Amino acid sequence: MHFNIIDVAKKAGVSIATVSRVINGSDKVKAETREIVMAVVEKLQYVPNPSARGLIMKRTEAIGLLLPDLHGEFFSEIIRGADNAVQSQGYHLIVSSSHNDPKEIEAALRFMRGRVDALIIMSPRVDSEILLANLPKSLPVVLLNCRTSNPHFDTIMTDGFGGAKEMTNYLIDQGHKRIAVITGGPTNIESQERLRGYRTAFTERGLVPNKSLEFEGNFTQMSGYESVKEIFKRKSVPTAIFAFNDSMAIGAIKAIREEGFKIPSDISVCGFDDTPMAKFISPSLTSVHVPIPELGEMAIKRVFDRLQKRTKGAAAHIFVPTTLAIRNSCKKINTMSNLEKEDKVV
Amino acid sequence: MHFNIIDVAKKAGVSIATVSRVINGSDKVKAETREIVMAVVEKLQYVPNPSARGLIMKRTEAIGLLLPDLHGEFFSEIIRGADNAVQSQGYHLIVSSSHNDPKEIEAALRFMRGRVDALIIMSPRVDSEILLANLPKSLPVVLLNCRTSNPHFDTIMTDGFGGAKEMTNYLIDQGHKRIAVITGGPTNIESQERLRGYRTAFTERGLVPNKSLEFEGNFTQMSGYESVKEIFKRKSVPTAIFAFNDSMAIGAIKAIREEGFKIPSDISVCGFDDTPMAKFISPSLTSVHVPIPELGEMAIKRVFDRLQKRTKGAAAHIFVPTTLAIRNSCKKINTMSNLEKEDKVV
DNA sequence: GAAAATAATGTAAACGTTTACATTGATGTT
DNA sequence: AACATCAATGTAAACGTTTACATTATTTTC
Repeated sequence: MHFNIIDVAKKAGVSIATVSRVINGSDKVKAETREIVMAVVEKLQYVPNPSARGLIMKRTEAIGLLLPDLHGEFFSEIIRGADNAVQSQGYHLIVSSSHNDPKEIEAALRFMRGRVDALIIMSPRVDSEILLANLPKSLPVVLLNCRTSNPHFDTIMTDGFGGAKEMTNYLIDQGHKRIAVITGGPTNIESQERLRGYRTAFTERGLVPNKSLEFEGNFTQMSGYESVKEIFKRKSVPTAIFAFNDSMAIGAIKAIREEGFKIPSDISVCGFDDTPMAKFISPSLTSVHVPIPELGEMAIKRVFDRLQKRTKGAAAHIFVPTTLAIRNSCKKINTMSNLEKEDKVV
Repeated sequence: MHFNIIDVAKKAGVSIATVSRVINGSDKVKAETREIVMAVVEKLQYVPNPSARGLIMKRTEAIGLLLPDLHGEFFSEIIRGADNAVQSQGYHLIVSSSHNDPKEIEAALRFMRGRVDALIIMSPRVDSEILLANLPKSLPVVLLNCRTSNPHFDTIMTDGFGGAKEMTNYLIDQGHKRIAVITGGPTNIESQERLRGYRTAFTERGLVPNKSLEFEGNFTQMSGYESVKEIFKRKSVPTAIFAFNDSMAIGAIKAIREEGFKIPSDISVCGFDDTPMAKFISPSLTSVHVPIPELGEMAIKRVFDRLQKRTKGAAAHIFVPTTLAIRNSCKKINTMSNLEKEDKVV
C-alpha cells in the first residue's frame, strides 16, 4: 500500500503544504513541526510520487543514454562512467540501445521525451539530422561521437582521426609498410575518421595508401576474425594489422594464430579504444587509448552544466584527444624482411 | 515548445476526451474524426506527457534493473538481454549500479519507486532481506542471483554449484589433483556457490579439498592476475587454476605467462561465465557456460508475466543450468607428471 | 499594550492526462 | 409520431504533487 502526502498531512496534523515543505527541505518550517512530519514520513515509508512531482515540476531526475549497441566492453564502460557521474548528483540513467535502427532511435526518443531532463545520444551510424526535428529545444542534449553538421547541439568527439594517424605513423616508424586495417564499416562515422587518419598518415609521408588492404568489419570479434581469414586469402600478407577496435583485434589475433603465424614476430596487430581487456590478453595489445568512462562522465557533466544553467549559449564541441598505448603486439621490423618481399608500392 | 492534449483538442475542434481516445486507440471514434485528430497530432509532434499519464494510470512503461556493478562483459550482456526483451514490449530500462553498497541500493530503490512498473535486482553481495521492507508488495520483483531466504520474491539463480562441480570433475578427470581456485570473495553468494561446488566435487570422489589452494579474488582481471602472483609464491604450484569468472581467468593467464609457464602444457586454466571473449582469447578458454543475455531476458519475461497477470500466486524459483564449454586452455595430464611431484595429498 | 513586522502555516490552483458518466444526434421499432 | 437504442462525443473528477497567495500566530517596537 502506498501512502500519499495527504495521509502524511493528516497523520501529522498539518496541511499538505507543510509536508511538502518539509520534504523539500526548502522553506522555513518550525523545527518541532519538521520533526513531527519527518517521524510520520519515516513511519509510513512515504516516498513522493515521481509522476506527480514530474508533472508539476517538469523535472524527472533522470538522464537518457541512447547507445547504438550494447555489445562489448566499450559501451559497458560508457555506461559505467555515465552512471557514476549521474549518481553523484542523485540522478539516474535510462539506458536504451537503438541497434543503429532509425525506427528504434525514434521510438527511444519518443519514450525519453518528458521522462528525462537531458539526453546523451551516441549514434555513429545513422545520420543524426532526423533526430533534431523531434527534440525540443529546451532539452539539453549531448551528442557523443555522432556525425552532425548541426551546431546547435553540444558534441563530444574522440579524435579518431588523430589516434589512427598516430598509430599508423607508429607502425610505419616500426618499419611496416603493408599495414592492413579492419574498419567498422562505411556508414560508421568513427570508422570513417579512423580510416581517414590511417590514410593521411601514409600520404603525409609520401606513401600511397593501398585500398586493397582495407577490410570491412563491424566492430565485433567475429568480424575481426573473419577479416583476417579474408586477408590470408590474398597473395601477399601484410606485416601489420590495425583493427579499428580492440574486439576486432582480439578476433584477428585468433585467426592469425590459426593460420600459423606468431604475434608479433610474424605479424604485428594493434587495436583501438584500449578497453580494459587490452592489457591482459597476450601479447598485451598495443592500442589507441580512449578514455572511455571519462567520455560518459564528460557528457553527463556537460548536461548538468546546462541543466543548472552554469553553461549558456552556444553549443560546445569538445574534442577528446587519444594517446598511444604501446604494448607487446607490435614489433619493429627491418624493411624488406620476412613476409614482405617483392612489394615496392604499399 | 511542447504542446499538450488541449492544444491538440482545440486545433482539431474536438474535446480532449476524443483526443485521448484517439491516442489510446481504444474506444470507438468515428474514422473521420480520428483522421483529423491524428493529423493534428502529427503536425504538432504531440507526445503525451508521461508524468501525467503515469499519475493517473499508475504505469510508467519502464523496468528497473539494479546491478551490483558495471565492470566487464558479464553485466553488459545482462543489460543487453534485458534491453532486448524490454524493447520488444515497448518498455524501457532504467539501469542503476549499487557498487554493492547498501546505501546506494536503498537510494536506487527509492528512486525506482513509482518510476518503474517492475524491478530486476541483482545483488549477490549484500543480504537482500533489508530491501524487502521498502518494496511495495504490488511491485513485481525478480531477484537475479541473489541470496535470499524470502520466498515471496521470484528468483532466478544460475547453478553455480553444479557448474563448478562439473568443471572440477572435468579437471579431475583430466588427471588434475592440485586445482587452485580464485574466488569472488567470501561475501559473494555466487562465489560461495561455486566454491561449494568445487569442494563437493573433491569430497564426492574421496579427495580432500585443500584450503590452501583457495585464493580470494574479486571478479576483476587484476585480481586474477594478483592471485596467480600469490600462487607462485607458494612452494608447490597447482596443475590447474579454476578462476570463478572469465575476467579473472584472463588476468591469471597473463600472470602465469609472466612467470614463464605455458598454458595449457604447464598449467591448465579455466573460467566461469563463458563471456563472448572466452572463445577468442588464446588459448581459447575452457569455461562454465552461463546463458548470460538469456538471464536478463528471463527476468524480464517473468516480470511481464506478473505485470500482465498471466502469472499469479506464489513466487517461482527458477534454476538455470550451466554447461561445460570445453576449449583449449586445459590439458589432460598423467598423474605424477611435471609440476606435481612429491604431493601425495592434494 | 497596541501596532507593525515577521514567522509559520493553510488554501487552492495548477500541472496534463484518463475515464465514468452525461449529453447529443442518428437510426430503428412500434 | 413517439420512443427506445446505440454510436459518437463532451464534461468534469481524479491522480499526487508544488507553490503563490492568504491567513493566522508570534515577536518586535514604540
